[in-house]
Amino acid sequence: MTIKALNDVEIPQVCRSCSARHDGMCASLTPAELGVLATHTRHTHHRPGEALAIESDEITSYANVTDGVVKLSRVLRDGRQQLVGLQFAPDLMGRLFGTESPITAEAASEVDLCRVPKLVLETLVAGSNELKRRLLDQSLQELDEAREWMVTLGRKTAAERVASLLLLVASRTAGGSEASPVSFELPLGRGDMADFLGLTIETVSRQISKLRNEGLVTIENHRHVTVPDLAALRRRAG
Amino acid sequence: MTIKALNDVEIPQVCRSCSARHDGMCASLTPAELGVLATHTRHTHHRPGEALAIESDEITSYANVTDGVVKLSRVLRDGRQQLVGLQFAPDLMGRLFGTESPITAEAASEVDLCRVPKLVLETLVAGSNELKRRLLDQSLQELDEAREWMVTLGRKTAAERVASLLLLVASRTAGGSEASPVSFELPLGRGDMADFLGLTIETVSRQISKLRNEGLVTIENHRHVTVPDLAALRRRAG
DNA sequence: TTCCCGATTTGATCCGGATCAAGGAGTTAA
DNA sequence: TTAACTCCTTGATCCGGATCAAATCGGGAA
Repeated sequence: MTIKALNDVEIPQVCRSCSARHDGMCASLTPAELGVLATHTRHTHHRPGEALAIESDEITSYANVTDGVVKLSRVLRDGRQQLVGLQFAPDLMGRLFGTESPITAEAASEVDLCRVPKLVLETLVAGSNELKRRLLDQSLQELDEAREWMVTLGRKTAAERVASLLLLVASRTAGGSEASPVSFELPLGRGDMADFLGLTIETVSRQISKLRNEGLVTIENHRHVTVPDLAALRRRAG
Repeated sequence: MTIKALNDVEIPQVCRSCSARHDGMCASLTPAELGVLATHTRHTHHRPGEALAIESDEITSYANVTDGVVKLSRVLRDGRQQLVGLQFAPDLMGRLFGTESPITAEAASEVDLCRVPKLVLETLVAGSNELKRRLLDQSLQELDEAREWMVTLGRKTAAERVASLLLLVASRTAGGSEASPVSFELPLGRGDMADFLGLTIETVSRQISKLRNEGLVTIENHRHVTVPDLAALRRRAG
């Protein structure tokens, strides 16, 4: 038996190649805790556009995003919609200790979730200082990102907003690497981009064309983006 | 010795009438913990406009807002500014466990703070489950508010934004009461309102005049606001 | 392959809020 | 008292992004 095998001996099979296990919430758990957790989880797959949680619905479970991208949104009574965040693997979805979801969550791409019943996770959180600390860190991180985005929505021009979104997706999907060129797949269509940026579809499309003409990005099939110079795009993002 | 005296026997004098003690962070502490904390705190007063923390400065302490209102903001390189939040008593200011402040904090009104050295609070947090839980709750609350405001910035008209801000201030300063009429003092001038709403001073001023003409609010001395019908204002806020 | 249909791009025009400009109204200092 | 200042309001004009309206692209089904 190798040392690796010894270390892994109690790690549940389904967790071994999971991103949450390595970089997410589950990295804060002992093998024993992970074993308990794994007996309660349920893995689900979702198609783009599928609703995962509806605003003001009762919360009955949390879920780790193990693959794909989830859109978080709110709508006004008359239908105007605003995306308020994106969640990538291995983020934890769900308002901790909340009783009803303050927002709607929807699959942006093909999404895999690892769902945990509400009470199971809350019990685990109560018993683990390290987990509590990690979840506090994640929520503070999300708060920083939300405030950053408030600047984008309140004070940036249309072109700067689009550039900001491309940078956001690049940083979350093209592995934190800062080296140019990067290339990645957009998880959002033009309509969702517009709803995230507080713009219309037409304006998003025009500004993407403009960034393309300025040589800041190359785009194939509307979704595949290449950024030759990240620093230049960052300057363009305000 | 009365029962009240018995209960209060270990409560530090300065904490007895403090809002943080009753509704804020300190309500989660035992008298003993509070006693330790109080030996490390320093009370400071600040004039409107005074900087309390600067973006990317090192964090050396946290502070409970014990009176007044604090503006949180970010600025772009070219000077465009966006307020990203307001803190009222008894909120705790400061990015927990962060090493540098992600935002700038500035006194909006006359402000009283109760400052705690970074390490003292972090030690206390590490040792208190209840405190950790309360701070997690506060940060989740702030996250919800930030996302709510993203909707305001991304999708509402100028008049709706102004109405939203009046409602926000009303709910935080006129004591959670839902009964109309309410009346309160605006802690922000027109310029700060504009920076919070992603508008210009002139537009804020015009929209306030419009709301006044519609009979939704009455305003004296530019700062003192009376809302005869909260529900009507809420409808106007989108 | 061809047809179909939703997504995207592009063009023309419109309008809400920005910008530029002027005029109160309250406050502090001399 | 006036002068100088800051803050707010109101008016006139401009412009960035919304809206309305066609093309055009791309992917899936037969």
